[in-house]
Amino acid sequence: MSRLDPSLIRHLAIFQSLDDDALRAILAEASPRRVPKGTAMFEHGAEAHEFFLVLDGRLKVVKITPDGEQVLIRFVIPGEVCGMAVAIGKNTYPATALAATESLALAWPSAQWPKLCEKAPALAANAMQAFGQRLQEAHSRIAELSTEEVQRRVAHALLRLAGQAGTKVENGVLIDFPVTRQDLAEMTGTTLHTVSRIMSVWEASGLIEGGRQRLLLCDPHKLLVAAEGRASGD
Amino acid sequence: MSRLDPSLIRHLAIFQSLDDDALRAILAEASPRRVPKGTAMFEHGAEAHEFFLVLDGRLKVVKITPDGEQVLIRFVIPGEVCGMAVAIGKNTYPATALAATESLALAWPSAQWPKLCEKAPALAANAMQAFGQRLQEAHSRIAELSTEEVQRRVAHALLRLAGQAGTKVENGVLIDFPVTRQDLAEMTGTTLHTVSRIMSVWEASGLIEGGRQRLLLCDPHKLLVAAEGRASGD
DNA sequence: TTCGAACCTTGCTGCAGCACAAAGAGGCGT
DNA sequence: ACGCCTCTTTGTGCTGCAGCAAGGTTCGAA
Repeated sequence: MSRLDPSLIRHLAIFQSLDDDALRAILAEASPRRVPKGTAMFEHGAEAHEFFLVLDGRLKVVKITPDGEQVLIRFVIPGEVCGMAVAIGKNTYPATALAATESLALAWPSAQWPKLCEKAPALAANAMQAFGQRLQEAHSRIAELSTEEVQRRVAHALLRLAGQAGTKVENGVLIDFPVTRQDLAEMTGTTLHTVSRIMSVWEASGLIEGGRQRLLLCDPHKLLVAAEGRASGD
Repeated sequence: MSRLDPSLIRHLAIFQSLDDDALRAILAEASPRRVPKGTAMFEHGAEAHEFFLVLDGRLKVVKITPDGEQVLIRFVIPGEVCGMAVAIGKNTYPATALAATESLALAWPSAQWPKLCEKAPALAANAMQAFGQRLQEAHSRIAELSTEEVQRRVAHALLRLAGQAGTKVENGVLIDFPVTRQDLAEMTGTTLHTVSRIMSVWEASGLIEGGRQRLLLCDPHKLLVAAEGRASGD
């Protein structure tokens, strides 16, 4: 059995205030998991036998509506947990997690969650904070979907992505994993066509760059302003 | 100082698995709070000195967008906690809570939260479940806002309200606190006008009843079906 | 190198739902 | 009991966005 080192996870938000003993105990129950690009780590409705911590890569969490439409809930970045159905008292996963790029994660049996929390109460508190943040974010999205126009929503989605998962490079912020127009459409409640149109305009005005599977926001602030003050560059 | 009795709160979800000693300790720190109709229990952005448990009445949680529009996040019903900024690591309230009807609540100093959790670990677990549920619900709303038409969203909002806060009466489910068209509009991301129009049609078809400040869903199932299969009765 | 599969772009058309406007109805305070 | 005020109803044009359709581009596999 592979020994994993506490230093691997000590700095992560969810494990703040835990001592090395606790970390070791936690790691002892974990099994590493490789998720090839495009495959699911867990699926909507399946029994939630495990919960996960992403170490590397990007996961796309999608929910499928009763009429078959997909909605992109969020991207999971390294250091975040997901699939925590057990923590919220469910025994099936409420959504599907797909690897946007090849990803690496740790998996724990769901049954371990209460035990780990008992051993390390700070874990519960940290998890609650994480949930709280997600809840805030969800509420923000609800507010956006309710009141804002499409292009502003797309701008916000891009900025949020950049903030969470972007890398700062010399000429802007880079999102260097595959985010398709379809993904953006699913995040903002619109269609791929409309997203494409909007982004073409922005690309023409030099606000963003690169089309294919990576994306460069040249000037995040300007992007937001452009979105506020209507479509094109005026 | 008023002695509050554990039986008052023992049955509530958030206090499940707590013994009477714990409940008494918790109650010892609580102060009752009356909130007259229309006034705020706490406000967006204010310092979160307290968190609350609603005992009676209904609270409306609203978020105000940067451009001044209101979005109705949820109604709080008796037995639910709110204003738990402290639990998610914030020191200001992320939204405003208004009394939809005269309400009664218990208030605790925010600083008590970690202490109470320490004394009664189940409290943390229960709170997390509550957060999880809200998160699920928020995601459902995001999915609805993203993919469904207005009337279906309104129907869903009504059904959700009925499920959470309705009373079953002989001829349907009654929502007996003031829910204005404006509220529904703010819940579904549309305008008061559109809601009014939609509900007029439903009222004409006998699916709902009562306009003013209470609402009777005559046949919840039919309502949903009607919303699925397009506007009018066909 | 060629083929195929995703993925992206873009013009056109129609319609759902928003803005604006103005009047009607029930509740509450005095 | 009266009148004010808030909530609601309903009509009419306009517009942002989705749906459709057709063509282009990039990447990966054979």
